[in-house]
Amino acid sequence: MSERSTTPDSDSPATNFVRELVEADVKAGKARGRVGTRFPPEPNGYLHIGHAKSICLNFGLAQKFGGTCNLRLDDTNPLAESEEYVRSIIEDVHWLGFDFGERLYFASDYFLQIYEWAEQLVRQGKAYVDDRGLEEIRSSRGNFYAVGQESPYRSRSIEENLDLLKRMRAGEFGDGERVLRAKIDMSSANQNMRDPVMYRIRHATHHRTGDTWCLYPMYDWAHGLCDAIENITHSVCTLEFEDHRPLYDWFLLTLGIEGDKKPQQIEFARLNLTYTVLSKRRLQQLVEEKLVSSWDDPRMPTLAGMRRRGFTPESIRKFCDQIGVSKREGTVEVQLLEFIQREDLNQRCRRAMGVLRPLKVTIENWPSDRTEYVELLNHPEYPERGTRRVPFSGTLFVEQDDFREVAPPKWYRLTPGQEVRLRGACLVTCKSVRKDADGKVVELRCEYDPNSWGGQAPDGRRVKGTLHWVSAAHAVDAEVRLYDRLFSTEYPMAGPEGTNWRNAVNQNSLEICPDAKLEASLASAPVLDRLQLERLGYFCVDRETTPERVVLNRTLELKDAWAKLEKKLGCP
RNA sequence: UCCGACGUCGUCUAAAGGCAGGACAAGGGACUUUGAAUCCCUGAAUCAUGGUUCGAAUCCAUGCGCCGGAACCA
Repeated sequence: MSERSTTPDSDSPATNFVRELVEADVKAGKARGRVGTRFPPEPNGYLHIGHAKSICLNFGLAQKFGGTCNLRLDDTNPLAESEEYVRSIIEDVHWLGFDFGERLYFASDYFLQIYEWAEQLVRQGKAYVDDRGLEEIRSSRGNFYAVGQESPYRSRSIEENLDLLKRMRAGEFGDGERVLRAKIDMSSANQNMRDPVMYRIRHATHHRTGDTWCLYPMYDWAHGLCDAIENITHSVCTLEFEDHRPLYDWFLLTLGIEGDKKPQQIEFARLNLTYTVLSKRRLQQLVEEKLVSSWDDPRMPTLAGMRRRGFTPESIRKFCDQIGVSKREGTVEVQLLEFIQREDLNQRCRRAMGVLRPLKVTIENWPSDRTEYVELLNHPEYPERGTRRVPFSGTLFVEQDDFREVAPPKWYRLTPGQEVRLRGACLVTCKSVRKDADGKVVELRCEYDPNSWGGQAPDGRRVKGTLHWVSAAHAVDAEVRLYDRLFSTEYPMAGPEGTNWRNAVNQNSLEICPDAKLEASLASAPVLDRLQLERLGYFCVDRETTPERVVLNRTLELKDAWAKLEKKLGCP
């Protein structure tokens, strides 16, 4: 009978309480079974992974029940909002993979209708103009423990209220001189019901309506009305609006919008992620205070940042499916996000070789003018994705990290006298080391086994280490940017009293390798192209790439069993 | 001191009165021309107390804990 999915062992997402509520409404025939949702961001910042959760929920609901999901820009506060943000929001929703077709709306499109409803409320004796200033109104609202006091203007006549409201709209009053308030209950335990402000006066230019209005509706006043105008059936929002639901309902019901016409507000727990902050305000501070380079800095949890970092929209959606939707506030470990990205990138990305911090290797018994080509699989699990020819010569670069003059236990890589495999090419042994005046190793002198071409030991001897390499003469110069978590603590906002969250910013979240060397096939990789550099991680071509120099962002490292082992051996 | 929510492995999430399951993380092993991937294994939870019931994570009561709420922000 029930269609609840139980324990999905596939990637089919489990159901959630919102979906179940909607499903019950559909079955009960509410709104004749139609489902309408919306994603309503305020254009005052870039969208982040937390918004992705909401986008997936809302668009997912529409998809699941054959309904529609609108993108609505909630632009009721001209002081905070801008067109740049509108542009980025539209781009990011599209990139995430959701199509809202023609259903792109703006709260500001409804300003006239909302105003007319305000007049209706005044005529019903349910709203009044308060002449007092912000401080007076605030202090008369009471607090958690004390009820509020009624405004002396609360009992004005309907005629006077109507006149005043019209004059407010006409611009007769200055900012903050008067507000329109709903007449509800100053003694309500829910402070949202203590005659909330509906309209404030702001002589400000709106990015869409210009100077048409000097009256701007508050969120509580506008939101439910916008939902009603758009025939939203289920208005999904985050938990902090739970206390606002009685007000949401009051406005609608008082205006006579009820039954199937009245949208239902449902609240769910917003996303929190470890090692991350997810609040537009904090993200904006990171940008403004130059703690990151921009809203799309690859360390940012914004969709723009994650896109530039190399994350795929598919795997962000998958992440949103996997974390579920509930009313329990919690914090998802960022490792889950990383796991899902790696899982996706592993399947998707072609392999290539590149060296981040080059160390010169000379193969002494290799003829100096000889170049061979090795044919390497583009993807080890999918031979059908083809191969590429990679040039090999007697002067190579390997990773500085792959050489230790004194080898620790279990070291399978280069160290004097130890044989290693150069991926796809041959077995080599380090014979000697050259150092500069400071004692820094600047070159490895090696010999290769001519019978090992291809990388196979001729006598079946075990060679455990396999290293990536790039032929010096054929290498492409690149700058590679290595990113780490933006914050060095799991809960950046949870420091002891008085701690500044900015102190939790990871000072080493960006490391630049300016002299990286890539295999020749990467010379003309397009911006946003993703690939795996074997043994190093997943990378994405940055938009700052020029014809002279490739710039790569490291999306994520590969899992590193050696780093783990070394750590374990190093600190017992 | 008020109002509204929420308490299930370390984390997220299932179980709608009937076997507490999955994923990530952690630990161990196999395999390996990426110390990757893949495969196998292990440990790990119902906030507490009382009640209802043949049977409670689930219903009831009380307590405790945690989150949100006192913008002319959203």
